[in-house]
Amino acid sequence: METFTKKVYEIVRNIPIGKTMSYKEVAIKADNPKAYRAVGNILNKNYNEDIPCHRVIRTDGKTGGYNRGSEIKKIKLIKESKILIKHN
DNA sequence: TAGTTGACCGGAA
DNA sequence: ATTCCGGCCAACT
Repeated sequence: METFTKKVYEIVRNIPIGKTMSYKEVAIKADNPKAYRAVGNILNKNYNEDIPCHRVIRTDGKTGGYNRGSEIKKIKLIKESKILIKHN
């Protein structure tokens, strides 16, 4: 709980395995529901190994960008999780 | 300091 | 269903 960016890192880092969160969801958890734009930008410029950005997907259920298009098979795992979000 | 950018979202055509 | 447009925020130049 320091800055919006800091929260985003913590939240994304706290995403459990086998689950995913949309950029907007993360923004909401960061107390800035309207900053979903910034969330994507922050993760993009500050991609840390400790942060599973691949678990963060678009609200539409798409993987988004992750590694600029290098999604890898992890989408397979996400594929299942993204359904949960829609159900949720 | 101000302007541009981007891994976005929602609504409208 | 797909495509286009406007709007919001933080970081970058």
